[in-house]
Formats: sequence, C-alpha cells, structure tokens
Amino acid sequence: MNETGHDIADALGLLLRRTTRAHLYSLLTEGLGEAVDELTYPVFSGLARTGPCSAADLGREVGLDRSTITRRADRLEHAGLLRREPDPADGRATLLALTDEGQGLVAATRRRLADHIEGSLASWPQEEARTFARLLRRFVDEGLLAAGEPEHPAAPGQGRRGAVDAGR
Amino acid sequence: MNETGHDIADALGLLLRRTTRAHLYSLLTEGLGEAVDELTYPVFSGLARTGPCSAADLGREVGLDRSTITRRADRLEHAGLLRREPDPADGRATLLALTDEGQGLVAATRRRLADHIEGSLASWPQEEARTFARLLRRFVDEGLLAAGEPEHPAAPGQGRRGAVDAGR
DNA sequence: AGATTAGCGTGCGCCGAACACGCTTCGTAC
DNA sequence: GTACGAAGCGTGTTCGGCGCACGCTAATCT
Repeated sequence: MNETGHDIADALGLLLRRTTRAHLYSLLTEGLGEAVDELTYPVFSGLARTGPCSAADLGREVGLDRSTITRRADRLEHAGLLRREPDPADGRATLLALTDEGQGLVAATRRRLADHIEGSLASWPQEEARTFARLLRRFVDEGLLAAGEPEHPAAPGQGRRGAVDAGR
Repeated sequence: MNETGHDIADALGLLLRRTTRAHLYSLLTEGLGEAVDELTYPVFSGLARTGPCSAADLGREVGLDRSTITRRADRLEHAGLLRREPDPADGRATLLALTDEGQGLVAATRRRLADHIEGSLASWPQEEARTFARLLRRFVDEGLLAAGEPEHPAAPGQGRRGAVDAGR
C-alpha cells in the first residue's frame, strides 16, 4: 500500500499550521526592530530575491495585492531599510529597493534561518540532509505549486485572484 | 560549502507563502459545501486528529483562540458535521466531536489531499518519493517544531499579535 | 497631438482574530 | 452544608490587515 501521500499530507498539514509560520517568523524577526515582523518580512525577503522592482511585480512574486505591498513598504521605508526611487526607464513607475542596511539585514536574517535549520537537523547524516534539501526544493518547485498555482502567465494581467477568495 | 540550510530555507519560504496555503485549502475544500473552507478546515482536521475535546484544548492544538474555535465550530455544527455534547465528567465543559458525516468527510478530504500530492510527484521514482516522505516527516516532527517551541514566556497583558501558543 | 493604456498611491468596506464581560459549574475550605 | 475562589464556555466589542474602487500621472499608439 502506498502511504507516501498520506505521510506527506500530514507533515504538510503540520507545516502549514499558523503556529508554525508564526514561530518561524517570530524567530526570524526577533530583535530586528518593529519594522520587520511577520507581515513585512515576506516583502523584505522577496525584494532581496527579485532585486529592485515595482510594487506590482513584487505583489505577483509574493502573492499579495499592490496596495498591501505599498503599505508594508511604507513601514520598511520609514525604518530606513527600503528606498523608493523613480524608475529611470519609466517615469510613472516607482522602484522598491533595499537600502544597504536593508540588504545587510536580510542577508543576516537569511543566514539566521539557514543556521537554525541546519542546527535542527544537526543529528542527520550529512547525505540525508542534502538529499532532503534537494527533494524538498524539487517538490516545491515542480510538484505542489505547479499543480496549485498558475504563477507565471502574465496574460490575465489583472485578475489573478482565482481560487484565493473563491467561495465569497 | 554547506548550502543545505539556505536551500531548505528558500523552499520553506515558498511553502509558507499565504498563497500556497490558500491554494491548497481551496483545492481541498472545493465542492464540500459552504461550511468547510480554509477557515474551518483546520478545526475540522484538528478535531479528527485529537478526537472529541474541548474548545480550549482544540485551540491549543491548532493555535487559535477559544472564541475563534467556538465560532468555527458553530458553522460546522450548523452544517451537521460537528456535534456538541456535554462532557460527562465535567458539567461546564462542552465536548466538540465530529459526526459520522463529518468523519467521513474529513477522511475523504485527507484522501483527496494525499491523492493530489501523489499525483504531483507521479514522475518521481518511487523510492525517492518514499524517501522524501520519510525525511519530511522527520524534519517536521523532530527538527523545526521542536526548535521553535520555547516561546512560552509571552506576557498575556501585552497586545502582542503573534501570541503563539503551539500545543501539541 | 489626442486617445488609450498601464501603473501607482490612497480612501473605503469587509472579515477574521483576539480581548473583555457575564454566566454557569466544579472544587475546596470553613 | 454552605460560601467562596477557580475554571470553562459563549457572546459582544474592538482592532488590524487585506482587497477593491477611485483619481491621478505618465508612457505608448494612431
């Protein structure tokens, strides 16, 4: 009998619990000041991944509305971690970019998370840890998201809201 | 250089995105009626795991306030999926329990999720899938949650938002 | 140059979640 | 046996985040 599906489903259920997310984010953002918390960190981290980009693009990246991005960016900007600058190629666009301080902070935070994770599997054989990392990445990239998320198609332009608020 | 920590961190970041959770839950609860959605499903599923228990205990389990549990239980009760019964051992306590219909539905939902997951990694070699399931389970059980738990000393008086009180 | 389109910031309404109150019931002390 | 503190539940209230709609500016097409 193939039980892998159930095993993964159970683990995923635990992983997606609100408390797990809250724990992880509170661990990450502990002592980083009021500006960086569970809410702003995804913007923070996403911006570090994409590099300077517009609020709309960043919204696509992290799955949030432009207005939400704007609000969170306000907080980060006020804390000196994020900078708004006009797009030299497009006068109406505003680029969001991390300041040097912001980049340093996000790098330190990413390292903190990575260290925490490595510490949590310190007892694992090295090879199993690497295997796990590889399989998890593949699972996230190919498996789950591909099936559940349209992601890339820039065609619909506006309405990517599909299943999120379905049933309302 | 050991990059496993960063790899896992990145994958985890994607996994914990709101959209991922929303997509997964909407997929799960699609066509199950108005009572079961992203909001009520954690209560639903958690109750199936714990068996009949009080609202407070279930709140501890899923990391939500008692009042929230009560409201969601109302919806499930109204839909005939959940039953309230007085605790025979304690007159002031109210036990939440799934009805037969509720149990059947949660079982079907779990199977649906498992099938979806298995489908998403259909192209994987059988052995790798099983390995991944085993490692993921271990990672969730031993690694992450265990390390993130010692967050207890939270002052109730403070309006702290992420008052994470992971039972389990 | 005018019209259309794309993009951003902001006010507004909705909804979920925690907090505070009142009521009932259990346990214990006198 | 009675009275008092503690525990638990349900409900009203408040707070905050999020998406949507509006108005404006700038770029692109005809």
